[in-house]
Amino acid sequence: MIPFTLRQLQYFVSAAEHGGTAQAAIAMNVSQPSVSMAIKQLEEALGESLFVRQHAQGLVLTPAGRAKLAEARSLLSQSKAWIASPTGMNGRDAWIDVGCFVTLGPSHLPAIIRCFRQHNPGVQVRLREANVEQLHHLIDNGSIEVALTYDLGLGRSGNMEVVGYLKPHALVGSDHPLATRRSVSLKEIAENPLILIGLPHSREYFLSLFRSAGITPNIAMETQSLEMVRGMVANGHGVSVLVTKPSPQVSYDGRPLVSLEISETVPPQKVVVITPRHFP
DNA sequence: CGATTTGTAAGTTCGCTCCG
DNA sequence: CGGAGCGAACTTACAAATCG
Repeated sequence: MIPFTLRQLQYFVSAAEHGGTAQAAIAMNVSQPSVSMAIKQLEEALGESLFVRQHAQGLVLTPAGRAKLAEARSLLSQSKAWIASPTGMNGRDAWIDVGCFVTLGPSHLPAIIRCFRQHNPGVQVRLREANVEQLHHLIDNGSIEVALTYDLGLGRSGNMEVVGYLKPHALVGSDHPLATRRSVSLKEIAENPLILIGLPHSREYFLSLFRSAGITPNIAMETQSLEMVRGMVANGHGVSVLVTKPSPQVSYDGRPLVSLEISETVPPQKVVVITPRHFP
C-alpha cells in the first residue's frame, strides 16, 4: 500500500505556501489539527521532517521539505490531469473485450466489428470465443464487456437484448436423395444418420426439436466443430440440423451442401447481445 | 435483501505548551 | 497575553461484514 494520501500532500503544500497549519487549514476549509495530523502522517511515511516547528511563529520548510514540495506539487498536478483526462473509448490505449458463441461468431462478428471500427477508430477489439455457459461466466467476472450468442435459457447474468431470430434448417450433401427437396420433416431427417453439433446446451436444443415431435434421432457422430459437421454431411456420412448457415454452402474440402427448410413449426433460436448488469 | 454491527478514516473540540 | 501548534478524546461518515 502507498503510505500516504493525496489529501495529505494537499495539506502539506498548503502549509508550505501559507507558512503554517492555521492559515493552511483556513485555505483548505478544515480544522487546524487536521492539517497538523496530515503533515505528521506524511513525515512518518517519509521517515524525515518536512517542517521545523516554530512555536507561535508557524512552520518553516526543512531542506528535505523544500525538495519534496516540488515533487508534491507535481504529483498533485498529475492527479488533477488524470481525473480530467478522457476515459474509455476516447483513450489512446482503449480496447473492448468481445465474446461470441463459437459457431455464431464467424458469420456475423467480422461485419459487426468492421462497422464498430468505422465509428470507433483506434479502439482495439479483443475476441473471446466460447460456448454459451462460458460466455455468461466471462460476463459475470468482468472478462468481457459484450457477448454475441444464442439464448439457450441460461439468462441469469447481465442484460440481454434480442437482436434477431434464426430458424433451424436441415443440412444434406448435394448428392443426398433429399437434396432436391425444398423442405423436409423431422421424421425424414431421423431416418438418416444424424451428425450432431455437440456443444454444451446447443446439443440439448437440437435434440429437443426431435423430442418435442416424439422422435428419437439416430446420432451417428458428434463434434464440437461446425466445419466438421458440414464436412461430414458433404461427404455423405449423414445429415444434420443447424441454425448457423455460412455462405457459400461448401465444405472445407470443396463439396457442395444443401440447406432444407424443416416442414414442422420449430422454435427459432434467439440471437442475443449480453452486457454486464451495470454496463453504462 | 434489508438491518445491524464493526472497523476505519477524517474531522472537531478542548486543553495544553511554547514563545515573542 | 495572544497567537500558533500539538495531542487526547470524541464524533461523524462511510464501507464492509454479518445476521435474521
